This record gives sequence, C-alpha cells and structure tokens, in this order.
Amino acid sequence: MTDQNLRDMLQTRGLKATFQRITILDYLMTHETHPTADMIHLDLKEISLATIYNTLEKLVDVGLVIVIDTQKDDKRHYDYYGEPHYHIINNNTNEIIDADNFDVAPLFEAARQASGLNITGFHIEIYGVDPDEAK
Amino acid sequence: MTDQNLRDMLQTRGLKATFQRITILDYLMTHETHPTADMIHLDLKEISLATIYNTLEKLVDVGLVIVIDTQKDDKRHYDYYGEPHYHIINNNTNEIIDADNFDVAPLFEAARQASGLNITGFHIEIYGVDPDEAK
DNA sequence: TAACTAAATTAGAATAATTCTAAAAGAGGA
DNA sequence: TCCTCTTTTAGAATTATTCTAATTTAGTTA
Ligand SMILES: [Mn+2]
Ligand SMILES: [Mn+2]
Ligand SMILES: [Zn+2]
Ligand SMILES: [Zn+2]
Repeated sequence: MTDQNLRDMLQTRGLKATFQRITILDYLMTHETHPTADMIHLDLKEISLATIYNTLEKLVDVGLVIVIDTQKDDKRHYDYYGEPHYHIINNNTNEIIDADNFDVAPLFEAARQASGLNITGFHIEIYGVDPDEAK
Repeated sequence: MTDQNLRDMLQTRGLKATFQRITILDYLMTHETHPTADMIHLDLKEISLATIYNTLEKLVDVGLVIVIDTQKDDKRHYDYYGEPHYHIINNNTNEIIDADNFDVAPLFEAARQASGLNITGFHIEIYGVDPDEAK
C-alpha cells in the first residue's frame, strides 16, 4: 500500500491526509494484532496519545476501522475493517482471529425481518476454547 | 419466576443465593432495557454499587448474563442471557433489540473450521437505521 | 508560490466508569 | 447454634478515555 493509496483512502472519505492518519491507518492495515490505543502509541511514539484517540475515532466514523471490546481487559481494541469479517476469540489465549468464511446475508435478512430496520453492518464475535485443553 | 427458582438458578451454578444476587438476577430477567450497572443501582438503591458490579461479574462468569459494549456510550450494558440471542442496534435511537430468529449452527461450524477451536458461545450485534429516516 | 483558514495536533488536566481495600455481615453446612 | 468462608459495603484508588485551549498544518485560493 503506497502513501498515495493511503491518502486516497482518507480523502475519498472526507478526511484530511495528515501524516498521523496515514501512519495510523497503515499501522492498522499491516498488523494483525487488534491493538489498543496505547499499544499503537508504544509503536508510534512520535504521535501523541490524544491524536491516536482522535484519529481512531475518525477512522471508526468513516467505517475503515471497528472497535472490539473484549471482555478480558477494559481497553478498546481497534481493527482495520476495510474487508468486513468476523472474529473468533480463543478464551484460553485471548487471541482474536479474523475469519470471513461465512455469508452474513441470511443473518442480515433475519435482522431486517425482526426489526424492520435497514441493516448497515455487523459485529460478530465467536468464543471458543482449545480442543486439547484439559477440561 | 419464584424466589426459589431464582435461588436454584444461582445455587446450581455454585453461587450463594444472597438477597442481592436474587434481586439483581430477577431485575435483569424482567427488564428488556439492557441496563448499565448504574441504571440498576438507580432502581435498586438498597444494594451498593460495589455489589452491583461484583454480582454482575459473577453472573457473567456463570453464563447467565452477558456484557454488551455499545459504541454509543462508554458504559457496559448487561443482559440476561439464559436464552441465547442476538442484538439489533438501531443507530438512530441506540435502542438494543433482542432477536433469535437465526440459527447459529452454520456460523459455529464455520468458526470451528476457521480456527480449530471448540466453539462455546457468541455475541452478535447487527446495526441498522430506520428506513424512513431522511438520508 | 504565498497567503489564508478551517481542521488537526498536542500536552496536560479533567472526567468518570470500574476496581480495589479491608472491615462488617451473612449463607450454608456441621 | 456455631463456624468459616464468602459476600457485602463505603469510600478510596485507578486508569482508560475525553476535554481544553494553544499551536500547527493541509488543502485551497489568488
Ligand atoms: Mn466500552
Ligand atoms: Mn473507563
Ligand atoms: Zn479483525
Ligand atoms: Zn438481549
């Protein structure tokens, strides 16, 4: 992903292409770690923590990023969401795994029928445990 | 739901049947509001806020209750989860609607295939907007 | 290219949801 | 009834996140 690609992603969504936004978006696109604001700040020390938070809020607003609240800590985790997908959370390791091998269309249709709303998005977390853990 | 039913629900899950736990569990079972700890405390003033939090944590631990982190406020919402279901969130009103007209078995199977884990549960939130809102 | 301006960044202070502490009370079993 | 571990509680502490207001900058215009 070139710098110009990142600028375009921001500008087509109405966001100014600042160094901080380009850097944070690139960070999220190239890390599978579902980091917290503080984890990003540790890696990108040249960007203030306030800007990390401000930028993440903007990226969430335009739909490029989502927030995942795991139950295991009380911090928000951020996730590049250019490709919608769901999450599998390993309750042994607290690892968050990305997956997209499921068609959400039937679920959207069920939700539309249940609520009458126009469905705009989803957050799905599936919890599991290692099959070989002693129970 | 009788007092004895509630006591049994707690005791079969290894929790002592205290007045506070019975009262809070009953509260969650009889309210559709997906309240925060503070909202519960406003209605149950005779129970300390610390106990509201302690009790909710226990009820979550044993699976009777889940936490829903909406993105709209930074408070945790609690939900009786004796009957697993999914949530539809109206982004116009921030209302949380319960629904269960969807079979999660195929999604569980997809998650098992993607991760190799034994799937133990799910949290699903579907977001939507009123169809008649001016866009 | 230079000037302009609304938007973005920043350090540090403030907020508030949640957790912690340690002393008192209670549940359930013996 | 007694015992003991668990639970409850008020209030203090923590800390993730938000706010403030001064400075800088991106993108536009001339
Ligand atoms: Mn939250
Ligand atoms: Mn907090
Ligand atoms: Zn992800
Ligand atoms: Zn619910």
